[in-house]
Amino acid sequence: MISLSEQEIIRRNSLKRLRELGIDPYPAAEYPVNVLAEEIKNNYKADLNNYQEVCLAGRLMGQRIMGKASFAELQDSSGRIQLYVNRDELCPGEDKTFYNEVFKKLLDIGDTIGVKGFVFITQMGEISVHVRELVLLSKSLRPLPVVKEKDGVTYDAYTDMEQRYRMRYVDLIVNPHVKDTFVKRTRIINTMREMFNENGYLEVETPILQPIPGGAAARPFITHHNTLDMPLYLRIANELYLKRLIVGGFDGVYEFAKDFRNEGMDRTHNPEFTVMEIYVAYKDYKWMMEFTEQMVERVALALHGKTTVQLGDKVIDYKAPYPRVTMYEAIKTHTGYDIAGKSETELREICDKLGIETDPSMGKGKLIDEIFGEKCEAHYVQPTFIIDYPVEMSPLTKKHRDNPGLTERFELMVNGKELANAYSELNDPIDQRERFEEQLRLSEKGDDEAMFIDQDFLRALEYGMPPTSGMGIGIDRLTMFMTNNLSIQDVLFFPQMKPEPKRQETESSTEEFEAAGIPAGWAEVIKSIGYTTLGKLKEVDKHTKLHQDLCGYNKKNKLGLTNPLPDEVKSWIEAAGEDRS
RNA sequence: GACUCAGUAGCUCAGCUGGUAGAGCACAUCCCUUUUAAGGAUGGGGUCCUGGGUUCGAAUCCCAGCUGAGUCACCA
Repeated sequence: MISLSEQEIIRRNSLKRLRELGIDPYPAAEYPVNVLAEEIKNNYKADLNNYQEVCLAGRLMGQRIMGKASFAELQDSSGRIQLYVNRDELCPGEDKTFYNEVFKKLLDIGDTIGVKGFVFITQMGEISVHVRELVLLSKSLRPLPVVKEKDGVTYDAYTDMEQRYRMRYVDLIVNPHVKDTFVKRTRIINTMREMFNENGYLEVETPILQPIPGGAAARPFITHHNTLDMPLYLRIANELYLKRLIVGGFDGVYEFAKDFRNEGMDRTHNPEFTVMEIYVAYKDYKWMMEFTEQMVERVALALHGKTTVQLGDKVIDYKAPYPRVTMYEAIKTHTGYDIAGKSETELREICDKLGIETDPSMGKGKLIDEIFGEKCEAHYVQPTFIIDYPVEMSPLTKKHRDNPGLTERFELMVNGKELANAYSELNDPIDQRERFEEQLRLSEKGDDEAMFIDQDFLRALEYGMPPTSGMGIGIDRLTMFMTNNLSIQDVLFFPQMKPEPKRQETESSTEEFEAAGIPAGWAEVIKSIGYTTLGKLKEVDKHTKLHQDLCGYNKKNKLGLTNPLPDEVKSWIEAAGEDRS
């Protein structure tokens, strides 16, 4: 048995009592809800006398019991509304049990109830539901954290991050702003989907289990397919599959995809995360920049009705268009070095001068990436496109039309972080093969993140892929930016956590104690005072102390058991030590 | 992976230089009987994260571990 807190025991007793009264605490029938709390509060007008036949359901979140009349708080999916409950209306006859016992005593905060009645305004001026009929729809057996709030000040807020993430359902019940974040997250996705569909692009699904984890540079999760007896990887990206579909003749395809990367976890990284990738044929990265800024602006408008969004202590303005800054310009602006045409050795020297650590496995691309990451990234708080990345760090990107050392790539930077990443896609199969081989060389040099070679993808390119631009955007990060959350865990319902430590170690059952000759009643007592297993019991040195503890517990808790003799206790300890297996 | 901080009642937290474990809310009983986080009174509730150590005595001091948060590193 798991030991229950006092409040849990009281609730279980209430449950039992409800059943005795003939009330099903978990009824099956549909409950005919016809309105939400928020709707009433927004639209009720006393002079219109509307909402006179309402039926709503939700969680009981507070009771102010005053005697023959009470007030309560009902919380449904839209918010809270006050209930007015009157004894003689709930119980019109002589029998006042339903009000006096069921409503006042057997209902608890957290129970799901349904009410029918009419809307009115109390003397205190609050829109409330005058309850004519009340039913229990689901009994709650655990006490909720009670959060109170007045004039925007929250009291006793439920703030323990570990518990909030582990028990998101509780978090969602008591912290309304959490729910709001997730509603906004879905609205972001819907807004994007709407825009893509308006453009005639096709939403598709591609494999999550991949034989070769391609399309990005990251350590994958690996699993095993039993029937095929082969390893499979959870995708780190879906890029190569979406491009195959462009080869297949679709003009535009997109996917909201869960990707998986077996790397560190922190405030901005979760092992599984959501990315939207879109590929459009006959477009280039310049077109994609316009498309992206319009999309982001549209998302901001859909969420906030304006383009400015608070983020920490900053205000980000998502109004399009965004500045285009080449990577070389960015580095020149923020370090003073012009790195155009510099060799690997020269770049390494520049890194040294800038105080950036390097190691021999780093190629040109990685070195430039380091300089940008260390010295430039953080400066781009307002949305900015960083464009024209060096070819070494962009193995899937078409070479720049004017400068073969660069690629046609952009990243959208917001608040000093990468939000989106896009290219004119590399569709020259021979160039692509060479780039993969270069990655392979990097990997042999020690870069464990260089890309794998996907032969089938190369074959697809050899059939010919139209010129295409593709873009990927981190949905979690976008949601963080758009909802003013600084941690990815706040925009994921169920962020990855370490397993919860086992709270209850294995206990010997009462039967096992009985087998050792200990009466069941005393076995419970012995377990209650900490000797939860026979193994622990046999370690007891002084049987006289145990004897006293047992008798003391019996007395204190008024169990009414007949106290054992000290020698009996001694024999129990000895019996516990015998091996009966 | 390194460092810093934290873990005490269902929730939020106090607990000093080591000496009987505290408050508010929640819960229970009673009183009141149209209230707005909190009407009044009384009461119950604890593996002080775990395991060692020091000590006559540890929530408190020391060591190790677990979990979480933060900073950095690694990494998109």
